[in-house]
Amino acid sequence: MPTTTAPEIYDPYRVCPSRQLLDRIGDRWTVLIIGVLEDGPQRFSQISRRIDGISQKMLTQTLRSLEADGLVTRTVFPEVPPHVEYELSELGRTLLEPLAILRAWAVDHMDEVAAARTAAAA
Amino acid sequence: MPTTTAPEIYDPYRVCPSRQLLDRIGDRWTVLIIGVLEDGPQRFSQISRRIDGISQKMLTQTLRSLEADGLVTRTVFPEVPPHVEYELSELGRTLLEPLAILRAWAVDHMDEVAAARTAAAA
DNA sequence: CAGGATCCTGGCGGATACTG
DNA sequence: CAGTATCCGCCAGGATCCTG
Repeated sequence: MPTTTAPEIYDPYRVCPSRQLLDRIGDRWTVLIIGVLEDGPQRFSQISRRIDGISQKMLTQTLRSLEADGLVTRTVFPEVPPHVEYELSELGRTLLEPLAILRAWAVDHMDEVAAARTAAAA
Repeated sequence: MPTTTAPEIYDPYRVCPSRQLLDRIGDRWTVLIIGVLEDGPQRFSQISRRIDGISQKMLTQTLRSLEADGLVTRTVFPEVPPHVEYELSELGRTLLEPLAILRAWAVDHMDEVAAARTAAAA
């Protein structure tokens, strides 16, 4: 292909890293888990109990992803019965403020969204 | 039920409005579309051409949702052939900054995430 | 207690064809 | 041009059972 310089094409998978971030935080559980871990290190079962409706599978899976992304650290205490703690990494904590800002937007504007929604339904 | 005061249970569907927001922006297309509309009003086919890989179905569906949420306005010009323009509403524009902050986080930190990921893969 | 392994289903989203 | 309608594959994610 010659340099047709097609200017502003946004491929969702090649577009900026933000797509990957949105994939991360867009799923149902990531942000909830980060929210729980904001209170400090937590054990698997603690997190599980504090997030209503999450399955072990999803908790495990999401924690593994968060760990792989370097956002959460996993510490195993060599005890029996097993004792594992999850904690926000330094990198993970840098994400707290952007999320707080997003949450603030939601709190500030979701009533307008709700109003628009019911108006649209009419 | 007596007041057992179960303290910190996060139900993803009843938890703060942020869950709804995350559902919105978590899908594949919403943020891309908002990004395109950031440049001003656009026609259906313009948006379509600027977002690689989106189907008419998803473009229509996402635009309808954005419209129902009051984030985007839809203007039909009574012409033939049809001419429809989509534009960010005032409410929609208030979302730009939070998204920009998120994008900034991604740009600043996604290389660390990528590094953590490849390290985890090893 | 922390999770691995399996099975199974809903619905997200793509492809295609048709219309005002 | 800007959609609607329909069919369908795929896999995220829940339920369940099992183990170190």
